[in-house]
This record gives sequence, C-alpha cells and structure tokens, in this order.
Amino acid sequence: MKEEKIKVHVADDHMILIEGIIAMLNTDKNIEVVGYSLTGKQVIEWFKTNEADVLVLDINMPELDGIGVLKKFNKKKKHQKIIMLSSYDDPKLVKELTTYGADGFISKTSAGEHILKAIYSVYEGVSYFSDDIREGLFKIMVGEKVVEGNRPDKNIIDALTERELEILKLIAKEYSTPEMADQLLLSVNTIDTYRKSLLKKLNVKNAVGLAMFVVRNKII
Amino acid sequence: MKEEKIKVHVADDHMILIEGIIAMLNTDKNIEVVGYSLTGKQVIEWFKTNEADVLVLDINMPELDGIGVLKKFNKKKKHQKIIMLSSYDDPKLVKELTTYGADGFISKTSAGEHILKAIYSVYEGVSYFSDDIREGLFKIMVGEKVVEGNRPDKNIIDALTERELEILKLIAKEYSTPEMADQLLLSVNTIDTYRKSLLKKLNVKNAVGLAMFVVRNKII
DNA sequence: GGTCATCTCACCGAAAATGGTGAGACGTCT
DNA sequence: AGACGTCTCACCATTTTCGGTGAGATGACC
Repeated sequence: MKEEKIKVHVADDHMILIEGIIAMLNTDKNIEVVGYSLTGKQVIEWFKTNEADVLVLDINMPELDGIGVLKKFNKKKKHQKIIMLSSYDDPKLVKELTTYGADGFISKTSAGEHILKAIYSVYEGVSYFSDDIREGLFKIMVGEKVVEGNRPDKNIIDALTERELEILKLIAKEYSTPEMADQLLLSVNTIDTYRKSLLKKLNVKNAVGLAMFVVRNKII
Repeated sequence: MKEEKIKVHVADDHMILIEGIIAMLNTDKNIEVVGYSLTGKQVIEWFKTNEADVLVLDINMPELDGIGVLKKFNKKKKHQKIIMLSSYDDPKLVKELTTYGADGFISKTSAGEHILKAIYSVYEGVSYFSDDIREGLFKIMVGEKVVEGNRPDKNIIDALTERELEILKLIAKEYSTPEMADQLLLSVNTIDTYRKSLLKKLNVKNAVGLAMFVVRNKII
C-alpha cells in the first residue's frame, strides 16, 4: 500500500446513502473521501477542477445519469477508476458498461464491505464485481437465459437522438404536438416528424405506446 | 430523555443503505438499532417476535412494499411509530400514507441528520416531515383548484364503472378505438363515449394521460 | 311508480395523430 | 470532397381523437 490515501469521490442522488458510504469509508484509514455529487452534472463539474483515484458512481441520477457520465469520461480518457453502483442486477447492462470503461460493479443490495473491497481492487488495477453480479455475468457468457433487468430497451434508447428523447419525454407528459411546437419554438411539422420517427424506432403504434416506453425504461 | 434507548428497526432493500443508516444511528447514544429487514415480509416476520419503538420503512421493497407493511400494521393497531423513506417526493402519496398511520416521511435525497430528528420527533409523538416534503404538502393544501381536483386517485377509481375500467385498461395497452370496438363487439361510437367519459373523470387531456393514470395506480 | 346509474348508440364538427415522401442546412469524420 | 447523421420544415392524405349533445334500454333501489 502507498503512503498516500486512496482518494474517492462518491456520486448518488440520495444524500442519505452518500453519508452512509462516507461514514463507512472513513473507518478505513487508507481511504479518503475527497468529494461527492448528487447529480451527473455535478460529477462532471467536480472533475474539471479536482482529482480522485476512484469514482463510485450510481447509475440512476437526475440531469445526467451514471451511464452518461461513464461515457463522457470514457471519451476523455480520464485515468481514475470507476465503480458503478446499481439498484438492480442486470447482467446485460453490466456487460455493456464494462465496454464503456467501468472497472467495478456493485449492487446496492449487497453489503457495504464490498465497496471497500472494490475500491482496493480497482485501485490496484483489478476489476471487481460483487458475487451476485458475477454470477449473472457468468450465465450470459455461458448462454443461459437471464431474467431481464430494468432496462430491456437500453440499446434502443441509445439509438434515439437528443431531440427525439426530448420530444418523447414531453409526449409522456401529455403534451400535444402543437403544444410542443409552441414550447420548443419549432414548427408543428417538425414535431410531427419526430413523433413519427419515435413510433418507428420504438416500434409502438401510438402515443400511448411511447408513454409506456418511457415508463418501462424509467426515462422520466 | 428516558433511561432506555429508543429501539429502532430499519427496513430497506439496499443493504448498503441500511448499513449507512445504522452506522449513523449508532453515533447517537440514545438510539439503538435492534434489527433490520431487506423485504416487507421480513419486517412482518420480525415484528411477530420482536419489538421496536420506531420503524424506518422504505416504500420500495420487493415481496411486500412499505405501503403494504404500513397497511398491515395499521390494521393490527401496533403501537410503534413509523417513518417512511422514499426516493421520490410525491405529496399526494405522503398525504395518503399519513391516513394509513405513517408518523413521519423522509426523502432519501435529504440529509441523514433528518432521520435522527425524525426518530426523536415521532418517538415523542410529534409527526415529522422533511422540509421538501412539507413544502410539497403545503402546496397541494393551498392550491386553488388542486384541492378539488387532486383527491387521492383511489376515490376516482371507485367512481369508474366496470366498462370504463375495461376500456381504460385496453387504452393503456395501445388499443385504438376501432380496435376496442372490434374486440368488445361494440359500436365505435360507444367506445368513444367511454373514452370521453374517462378523460373527464380522470381529468387528463388525452390517451397518454389515461395510460399514465393506469401506471400510477398500478391498475394493470 | 319514479328516480337513478349504467350501458348502449348516434350525429356533428374541430383538432390532432398517423403514414409517407422529400429536402435544405449544418457539423463531423474520413 | 464526400459520406453521414442530425435537425429542421413542408405537403400530401387518411384515420383517430377529442368535445358536445341527446337518447333509448335495462335493472336496481326506494
């Protein structure tokens, strides 16, 4: 172990959880929590002027979620290690996130000591996955069927552009096409185009289907 | 303060969060965590053979959620105080839960010290709501049309007839009016009438609103 | 017998949604 | 320079939804 402490940044939208993690990490004298964030945007901002060795990153966060943060960091080739925190155990999602540069993956349902182990592990350059997740990963490697997680349409979501996603959210909020055109200062025809594009991409037959897609994928 | 410590039971499906809360509560010498549960069923089981003064209860849990636990406890007239933990701040939900016997309500997005305050507060017989939630509650109390239009959805559901409910479910399944007419062997005009009736009763502006109502109330 | 809710259907008109095609402007990347 | 994706908008046609009104048939309830 080095002389210096391992610097850790914690990101989660639940302050209570952050405090709990910090309290636990502080019991370890080799680890120092140097910052925390409540949203993905805050994470990005923080890392513009600060540094950490390990980032513990929750997947579900407002403004910009953990996956978005991961992708941004991946592009910029940041050197800190990243441990993803998740409420659900979706092996497919884990597999995808590792390709985006996640070094560890911990389910919130697992015990807190796993975080300590994970931090040490990834700091040493060894990726870490909690038992339940490793088991799920193994299954999809071997080809077994796995119960779907909470993001079954993840790949489809990626295929949506920013504007499309924006329109999609508004539709789920009961906005009509003219209302959206008014709100976004766009032509009714334009909104109409996006609407149709969404229907095709998400393979649903009407606005209700779009709204249900939003619900299924917890987009709002 | 009494001689004895306040006995607390913590229930949440995320072990990490439980550990965090326990770690924090243990710093207070007047509070003792006497147990924890990962599911609603575990809570019920635990209280069959154990006792606690305060139960910190997460709303979202597998098997049996916090609301279900709350209702069961309410029926059996248990005497311990209950503080609800929630990821989202839904004033309407809070209002409903208080009628089911919740003594406090804390958003996970608020700081952990609120839990301490809440435990002391409800233990003394004073209900506790974190600031953001109190604000939301206040709004729906003072809101002009809101008082009339924002009654708990349960009463509205009761106001729906069998046929209306049937149509409502189909709409949420992306059925169009002609499709429903075909399926139910009714005239398109008839389905149309029900559709409009639903829009009025549920006070939403389009089919998406109807679908969202179904989701909110877990009708399907 | 009268009242009431529910279920059923019709007709009208306006607004919105759906389906299809095409196209210019802009930026990025190779 | 060319390919590509995104964003923007237009025009066409048809179907569906939404808003309002009215009304007959049935059964329940008092």
